[in-house]
Amino acid sequence: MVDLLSEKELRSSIELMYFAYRGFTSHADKTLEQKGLGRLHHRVLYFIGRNHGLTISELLKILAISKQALNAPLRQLIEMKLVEAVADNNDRRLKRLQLSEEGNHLEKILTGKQMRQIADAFKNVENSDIAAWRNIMNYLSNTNS
Amino acid sequence: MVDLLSEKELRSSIELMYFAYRGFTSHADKTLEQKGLGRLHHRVLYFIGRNHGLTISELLKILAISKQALNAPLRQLIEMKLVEAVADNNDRRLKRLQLSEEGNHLEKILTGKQMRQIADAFKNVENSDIAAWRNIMNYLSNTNS
DNA sequence: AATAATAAGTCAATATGGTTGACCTATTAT
DNA sequence: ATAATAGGTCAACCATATTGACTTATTATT
Repeated sequence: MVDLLSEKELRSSIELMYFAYRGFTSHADKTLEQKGLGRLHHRVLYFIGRNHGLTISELLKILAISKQALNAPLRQLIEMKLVEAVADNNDRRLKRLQLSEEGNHLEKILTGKQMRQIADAFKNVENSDIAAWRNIMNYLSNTNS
Repeated sequence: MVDLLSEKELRSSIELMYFAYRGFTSHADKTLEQKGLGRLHHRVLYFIGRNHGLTISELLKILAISKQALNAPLRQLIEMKLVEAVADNNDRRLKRLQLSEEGNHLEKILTGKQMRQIADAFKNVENSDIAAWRNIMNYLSNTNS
């Protein structure tokens, strides 16, 4: 029986993280490049799409970047009419962010590539394996500390 | 039964990739920062450690960056006596890279943190789940196209 | 009504991690 | 002698991030 916690096995797992992430982002990166956009634009589109009406500071918390780092890309997305910012009705200091129809369309293209990659990987394995993958990834997500 | 290939499930998997990778790199980043080094230094140390005696161009191929991007960090590591470059005996144009004792030590500290993260995640699941995780990650690694 | 707090926007300076292009040396192969 | 290969380096550029300092608009507090 193979020791799955040996240094060799753990090192190969580290490499899998590195190469899988690289493979995972490379497709969308190409589409973004054609539009003159970067990965951060994608993440912004993604999280706004996922959570319509979220505020700037909520978005900052999710992305874990400074507001200065967000400022330029977000402004650009708004200028390109991919994202709309609407003042909250109750508290007009808050800006509620949402995707325009066009923004929604682009986000679907970008995320669609990644969804297809994941779906392809999932197609080849059992449902229980998918649950196992998710379980481990979830564990790794919570080691930000 | 849950449809594991639904848009919602695939989107949550995309987020797992993003957050897991972030959690995975954050620990080592802190140690690197204290030494005035970056993630690329770590990757260089890692791949030299993994493959003692590999050449510059082999390293470039693995990292998939330009030689100009590698130049400064590698020179720095050599100046810090963490990495040694020795001309190949048969073809003295080739430089064989290897870690010094000190470089090996630092690499073990950096990678050790990531190994512990992975080991912790693996400890909580069955061996078959680890194999499943590895299988899926391996599939995602090969979608660089 | 005055003041403090909050949400957001923006300028500047700086750092890291990349890119491409151009050109160099040393060594080996033809 | 010449061409090819491996590597090194300068310069200009770009993306993505940081911290600090400051502004405006709006809401909450006293």
